[in-house]
Amino acid sequence: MSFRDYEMVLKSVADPTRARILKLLEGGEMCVCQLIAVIGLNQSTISKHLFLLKMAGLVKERKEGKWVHYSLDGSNGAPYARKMLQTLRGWLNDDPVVRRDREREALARRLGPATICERGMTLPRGRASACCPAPSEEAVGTK
Amino acid sequence: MSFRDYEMVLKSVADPTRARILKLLEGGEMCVCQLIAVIGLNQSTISKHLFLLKMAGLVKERKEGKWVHYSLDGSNGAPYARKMLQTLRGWLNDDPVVRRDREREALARRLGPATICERGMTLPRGRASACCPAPSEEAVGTK
DNA sequence: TCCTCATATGGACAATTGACTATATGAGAT
DNA sequence: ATCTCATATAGTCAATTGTCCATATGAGGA
Repeated sequence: MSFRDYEMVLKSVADPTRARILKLLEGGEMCVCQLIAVIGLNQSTISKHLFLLKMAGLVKERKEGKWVHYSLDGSNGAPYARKMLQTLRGWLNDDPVVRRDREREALARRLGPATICERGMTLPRGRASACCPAPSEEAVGTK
Repeated sequence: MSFRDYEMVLKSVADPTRARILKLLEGGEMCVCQLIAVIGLNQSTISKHLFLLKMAGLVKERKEGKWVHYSLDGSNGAPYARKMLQTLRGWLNDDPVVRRDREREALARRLGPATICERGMTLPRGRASACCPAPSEEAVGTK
């Protein structure tokens, strides 16, 4: 619990993609496929980021059937992680990227893992906001 | 004041060398030559780290004669920096590297910039602890 | 058992980073 | 004005990092 842990935690949170993942998980646990759909990066990329976050004690996983759900950890054994998660909650909330992610997060949560996986881990095109005229099918390369 | 600043601040503090510099500055402002002497890395390396720390709003400089003194900043305009400096104060205090730096810091402060620069920005060899039989001259490559 | 599919892991590659050497800058002293 | 010396900047290079493509793993359902 010193420089090694410090570096792992801080380098983990310092990366923008990993910070986005953490901000998403503030809303509660998410399946890997949901994270992929929201962030829009390659599956293996997300998987590797999750691995690093787990190593740093920032997230934990829960396996359920063929899905793996990740959530924020920050258990007592990892003081740096704990503190950074707490701090991060108050940060970046008005950042445009985080806001956009939040909209897509809401959509991803509504759809659930099953639907998202059927869609090849993408989200429907339309606006994530407001009500719900069942978004029409228009897959898109979010690359 | 969003992802850009966030990334600058967090990547700055995440680097071990820069963290060491910040921990040293917790003891009060230091001249660049003192930092070089304590850390033991190349002059230009330290200079660049200080530049990054300054950009992130973590440190500020004060020029006095031919020396430049750096100190912790964390002014109000830089909330991320401010918070991280505050947090860092409680961290790493029992890390062996930081402890060793602290001993050398004490020595560097006692000697002062003038003496250290005369010595080519190195510290005398001996133990940094205890009293003071005027350390005998034994320059050494701390590389 | 075998197939499917969600996730993890291995490998490659470009971009970033941190260290060093060499040189530029700019304030004090001569 | 010139010289000195503390610090900053430019340039180079190896190491690390983030991404992708390809493949392995391993649980559920057939």
